[in-house]
Amino acid sequence: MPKHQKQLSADHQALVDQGVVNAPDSAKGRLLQAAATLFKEKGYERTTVRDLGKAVGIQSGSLFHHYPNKEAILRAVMEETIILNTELMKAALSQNNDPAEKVLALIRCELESILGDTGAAMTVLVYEWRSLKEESQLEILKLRDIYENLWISTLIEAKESGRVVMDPAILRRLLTGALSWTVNWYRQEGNLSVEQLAKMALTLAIKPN
Amino acid sequence: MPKHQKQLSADHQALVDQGVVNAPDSAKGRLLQAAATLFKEKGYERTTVRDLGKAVGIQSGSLFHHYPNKEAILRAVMEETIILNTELMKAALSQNNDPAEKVLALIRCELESILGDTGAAMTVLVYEWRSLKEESQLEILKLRDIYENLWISTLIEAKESGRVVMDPAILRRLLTGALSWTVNWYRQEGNLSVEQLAKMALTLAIKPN
DNA sequence: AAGATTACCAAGCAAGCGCTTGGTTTGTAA
DNA sequence: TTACAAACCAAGCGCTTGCTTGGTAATCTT
Repeated sequence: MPKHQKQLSADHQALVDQGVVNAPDSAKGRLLQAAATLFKEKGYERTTVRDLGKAVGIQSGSLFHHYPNKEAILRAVMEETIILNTELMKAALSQNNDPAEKVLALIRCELESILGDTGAAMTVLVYEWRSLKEESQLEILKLRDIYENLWISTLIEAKESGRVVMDPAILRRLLTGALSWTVNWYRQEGNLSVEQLAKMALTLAIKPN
Repeated sequence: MPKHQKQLSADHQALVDQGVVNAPDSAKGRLLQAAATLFKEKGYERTTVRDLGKAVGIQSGSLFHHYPNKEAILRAVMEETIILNTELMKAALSQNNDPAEKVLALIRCELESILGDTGAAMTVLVYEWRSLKEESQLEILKLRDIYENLWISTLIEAKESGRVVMDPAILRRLLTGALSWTVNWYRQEGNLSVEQLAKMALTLAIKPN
């Protein structure tokens, strides 16, 4: 048990123990983190396997011992982040009962994913979709469907309780755009906290009580 | 004056006459339209100059008679679409006086840009920013600032009239994301009109009166 | 300690990339 | 008709790309 390593959340650690995602301090985990950062900064296409190798301190050819090809690295980045964030959302939902509170929990959760440690991977998930071959897209889509169902069912609840007016499917899509776009302008070091931003986003979606 | 050509809006035609943008039926104009379509579908990096040549029916090398390099084509796509849409927004604003109506006019205008004929170019403007070299980014940024100022000043007006609660800068950013994301899900052939969608987006931003 | 497996390096190949070159065709105007 | 420039073609150059290969070092298992 290494000492100087960043503490994982309980949910994250559980996924590592189950072998569903790679530990962030493993060889593969560090590769995926580096890949996510590079893919976000320069885009998937502009990032070469030589860039990736250099980022983790190995030769470019050695990457293909871990993954069969470059696209598989992109796919792994996406898969891991969506699996992780689905778990985090489930956990956040289970801690709230009021429909409006649940919506806020989802917004907060998604913002923290986008603006926090997994932000690079989340950005890649949103912006590099086209670079996946169709087969991979279908696989990731299955995972996204699970994630989106959490959103939709929560928004339906909120609508039934009268706090939401708009059609849940359309509201979710508008929110998806509004939240994912924050990666292009929000800066942690500014004087707007993620929590404040989450509450502002909530006012877009929910009627004042 | 060719006969069988799609009629341009008066604002668009004026820009062509001034030489600010290329006529859509000129050689350069058709190249830019094809480039926008390909860049949107496959991404800038995955689109080769051979793809571009084939799309307009010339050899790839002949492209460089019109533009000095591939990046200049991307830049031209972005410049033309933002200049055009800035004009369209100005025209839309001049036809409305009520602050809430002005906000709706901007939303409608942006949605029509994103979902209509210039949609490919607008998408490229949003998603291919990283592929511009820094010098080009700064040039385009000047044009974007003009465009964004129309939005911000209109939202400030709306806030002063009491119809908007949120900080205009943040509201604009959330709206930018929500509206630009529509390109990923909205389909014209569905049973939701752009006008309906615009009104829904308006309810996100504006308090019921 | 022995053996097996995993992780890696050094070198380089085949293909595709943006772009250049030298020359030919097409359009325009006197 | 002639002159000239703009538009284009055919060919290919130099470079970078993702990936492969054959071998070596490190790590794990028993």
